[in-house]
Amino acid sequence: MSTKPRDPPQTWARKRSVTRARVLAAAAEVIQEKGFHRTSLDQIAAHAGLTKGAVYSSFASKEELFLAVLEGRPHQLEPKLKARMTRAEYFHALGEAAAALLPQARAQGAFFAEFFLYALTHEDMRQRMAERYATRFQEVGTAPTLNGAERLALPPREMSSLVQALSMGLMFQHMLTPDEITPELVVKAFQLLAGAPDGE
Amino acid sequence: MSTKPRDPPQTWARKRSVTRARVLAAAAEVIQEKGFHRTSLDQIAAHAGLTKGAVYSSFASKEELFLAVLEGRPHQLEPKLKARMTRAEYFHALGEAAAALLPQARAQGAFFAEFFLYALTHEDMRQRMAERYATRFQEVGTAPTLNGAERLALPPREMSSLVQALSMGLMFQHMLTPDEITPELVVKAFQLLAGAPDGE
DNA sequence: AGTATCTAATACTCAATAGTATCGGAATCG
DNA sequence: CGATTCCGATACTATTGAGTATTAGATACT
Repeated sequence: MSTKPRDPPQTWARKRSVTRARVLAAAAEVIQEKGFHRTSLDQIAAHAGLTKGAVYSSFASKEELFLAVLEGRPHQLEPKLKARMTRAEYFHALGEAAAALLPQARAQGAFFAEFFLYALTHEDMRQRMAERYATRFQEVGTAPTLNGAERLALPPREMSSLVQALSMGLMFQHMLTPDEITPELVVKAFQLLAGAPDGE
Repeated sequence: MSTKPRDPPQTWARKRSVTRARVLAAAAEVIQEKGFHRTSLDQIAAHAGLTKGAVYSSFASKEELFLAVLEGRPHQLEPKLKARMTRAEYFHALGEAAAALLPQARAQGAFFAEFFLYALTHEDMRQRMAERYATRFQEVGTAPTLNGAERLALPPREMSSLVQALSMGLMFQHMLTPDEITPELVVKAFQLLAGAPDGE
């Protein structure tokens, strides 16, 4: 009976991943409220019902934890696509996707803000995020299901930059003045980007 | 030669304001590069060629200094207005004003990010900034010199929110991916907002 | 069962830094 | 000129918080 030397210890791995997940979730929550700098590892650990020891057994440093949290954030702005959408329909979907993010604006905004400050002094991180968005550039820009006949007002790459910038800007603005930025306005904004105010 | 009892001590006042200005300027510079949290008062003082004592003789706390720096920032996005502009001209001017801000994106972005994080836990500050932007809402929205006959695609208030959001978003996006956000693209973006791509 | 191994709690160290107390020196006024 | 007042430098305290060393307890392997 050969002792399988490569039999992965399943329970440990699970335990490990569970606490890792707990720490990550706790970190995400606390950071959303207070920001990364203002949050101590003790606070994060306590919020997870654990201690700093647990944090350091899962993450090498506070910075690592921060990056892991950032990485774990879902890609936002995922419009509901259908086959053969018209341009107007496509941008309407984009607008609705962006509007759906408004409730999370506070949380998202906190992370964006932290990230920007971090990227300010970490060129490698800036690039990583830039690449991450670049993926979406294509997706949004080429509008995969978009009826080939219709053309955008701008080249796909440029248009997707604008989409990105607009949704980010709307989120921040919503954070600042929640009442001014309504879901309807967001949808209208994207309609304007589409270049065809056909619905009035 | 009556000794004026209310003769204000000019030299002290000047001296005071000079060092205050030096500290403010130094703080602004350093914060732009590293962010507020990451900057110590010693660093700021040293950058101003002074010591912490000077800082505390001018500002009650680090927070006070931060707020003073924020308050001292110039209002951005000031389009060059002429009498009787067409809508297209007006939005073109807006676009150029926004494009002109791109070189400062890094600095501006740092302050925005810091501010948002601060506003996250300081409701009063959020309101103050919101009001500050509200002023611009009117200005931009009503487009004072805009030919009365032309109408915007959206009500002034909504439109100015979008203008605000878009310029902010473009700034952040430029910070992230400088090459994607060219001045020309910024101008085009505002043309789209205007709703009339007449020049194409 | 008994031993080896890994996780996470406890209890520290150590550096950074906001804020304070004190003092020296310059400008002001009588 | 002497006394006074205010600014700003120096030297200090106190606190916070990241990271480490150690250990107890749980889990797996034979």
